[in-house]
Amino acid sequence: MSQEFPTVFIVDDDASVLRSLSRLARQADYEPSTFSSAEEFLDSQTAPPQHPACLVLDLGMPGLGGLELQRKLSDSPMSCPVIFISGNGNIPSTVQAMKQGAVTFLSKPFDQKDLLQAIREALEKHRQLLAAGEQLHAIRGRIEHLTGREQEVMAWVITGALNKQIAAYLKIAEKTVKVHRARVMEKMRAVSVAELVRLCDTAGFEPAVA
Amino acid sequence: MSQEFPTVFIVDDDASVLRSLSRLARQADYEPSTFSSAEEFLDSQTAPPQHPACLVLDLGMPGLGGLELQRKLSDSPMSCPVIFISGNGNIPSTVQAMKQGAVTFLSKPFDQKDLLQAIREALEKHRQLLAAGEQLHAIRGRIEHLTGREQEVMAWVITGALNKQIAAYLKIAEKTVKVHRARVMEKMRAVSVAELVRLCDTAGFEPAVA
DNA sequence: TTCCCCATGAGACCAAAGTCCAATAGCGCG
DNA sequence: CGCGCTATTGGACTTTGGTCTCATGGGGAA
Repeated sequence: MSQEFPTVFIVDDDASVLRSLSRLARQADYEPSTFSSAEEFLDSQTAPPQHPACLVLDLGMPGLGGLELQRKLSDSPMSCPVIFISGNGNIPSTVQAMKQGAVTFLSKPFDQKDLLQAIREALEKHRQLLAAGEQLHAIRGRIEHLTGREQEVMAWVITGALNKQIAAYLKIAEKTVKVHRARVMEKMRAVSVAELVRLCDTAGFEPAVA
Repeated sequence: MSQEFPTVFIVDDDASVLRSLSRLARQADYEPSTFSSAEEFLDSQTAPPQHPACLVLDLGMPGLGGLELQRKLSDSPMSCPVIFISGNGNIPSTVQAMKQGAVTFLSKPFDQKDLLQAIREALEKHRQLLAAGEQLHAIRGRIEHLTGREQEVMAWVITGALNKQIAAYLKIAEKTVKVHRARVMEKMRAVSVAELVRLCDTAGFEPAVA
C-alpha cells in the first residue's frame, strides 16, 4: 500500500497556481495532492502521513491563513514539513513562519528550481522525522506493554538504583524486584542496563517520581 | 569579574543607530557594546562570551555583511544569539538569517518594544546555551583526565559489554578491566552505569570502534 | 466458576561486579 | 638513576544481579 512517489500537498486558493504547481510536482516524480483552502486540507488529514510528504502552503488565503494552518499542524507531532509561498509576503510573516519550523519561504514569482530544491529538502527532513518517529513508536509500544509495576521498577533501574534500594522504595522484597526487572529487560528487548537507559531516554520515559 | 548586566553587542555601520540602540539598551539595564563593522566586532571577540549576551546585527553593511558574520559566528560553538535589524531587508535574506539560527529579524523602523522583547528572548536562549555548555565542558574535562586505556574501557562499558567481553576485545585479563572500570567510575564521578551512559551521551562521547 | 494475568515471594545456585591488598614492568622526567 | 604514572595481573572475599523452579492470592474475563 505504500506509494511509489512522495506526496506533495499543495494548498492555495488560486486554482491556476494549484494546476501549475501540480504539474511541476508530477514532472519531478512527486504525487501532487491539491487543496484550495486550509480547511479543506485539514479535513482530509485524518492521520499524519506515513510516507514521505511535504506541504507547499500559500501564506494569504481567505479563511484560515497559512500561518494558522502551520501552527495547527505543528501541534500534532510528525506532521509534514511546510514550504511557504506567498504573493504578498512580508518580513514579520516570514519570521513567524520560520520560527514555526518552515523549511523555507518563497515569494511569488519564484524560480521553479528553488521550489524543487525546497521540496527535496523538506522530503529529506520528513524521512528523518518518520524514521525517528517509527523508532519512537516501537519503543513506546514496548513500554506500554509493561505492567504498571514493571514501569515503576524500570523507572528506578534507569536511575541506577540497586535492587535492594528499589525494593525499599516500593516496599517489596528484593526478590520481587528481580522478577519485575527480568520481565522489563525481556519486554524492552534490552540486553544491558546501558541499552535500557538509551531506550528510555530516546522515548522520553521519565520516572514519575513518587 | 562577572558583569552585572548582560551584554548587548550592537553592530551597525550607522553611528546614529549605534547611539540610539546603545541608549535603549542601557535604559533596559543592559551593557551595550557597539561596533561599526563586522570586522571590528570579530576582532574584538577573542573568545565566546562567558556571561549572557546577544548580538544586534545590521544586515547590510559595507565589507563583511550581517549574514556572513552570523555564519562565521555559528561555526564556533556557544556564540551568542543574533537579532537582525535591517533597513532594506528582503525575504530571502530573512529566510537565510532564520535558517542560520537568528532569534528574529526586524525591519527598520521597528518598535522598541519588539527589539527589547527579542533581546530578552535571545538572552534567555544564551543563558541556556551557557548552562549546557558549562555542563558539557565539565564532563569533557573529566573524560580528558581518563587515560587512553580507561577511555577504551569506558567506551565498551557504555555499550553494555560485560567485563569478560571487554577483556576479550582488549586482549587483557578481566581483572585488569575491573581496575580500569573502577577508575573510570571514580574519575567520571558516576555511581552507576546508568549515570555513566548519560554522561557520555550528553558529552557526545562515542566509542571509536576498533 | 474457572482460567489467566499480575504481583508477590522463597530456595537454590551461578555469574558478574566491586573491594581489599599486593606485585611486576615499561616509560618519561628530573 | 630513582620517582611517579600507567598498565598489567593475581588472590581472596563480598555484594549484586540473574536464572530456575515453585507457590500463593487477587482480580478480571470468558
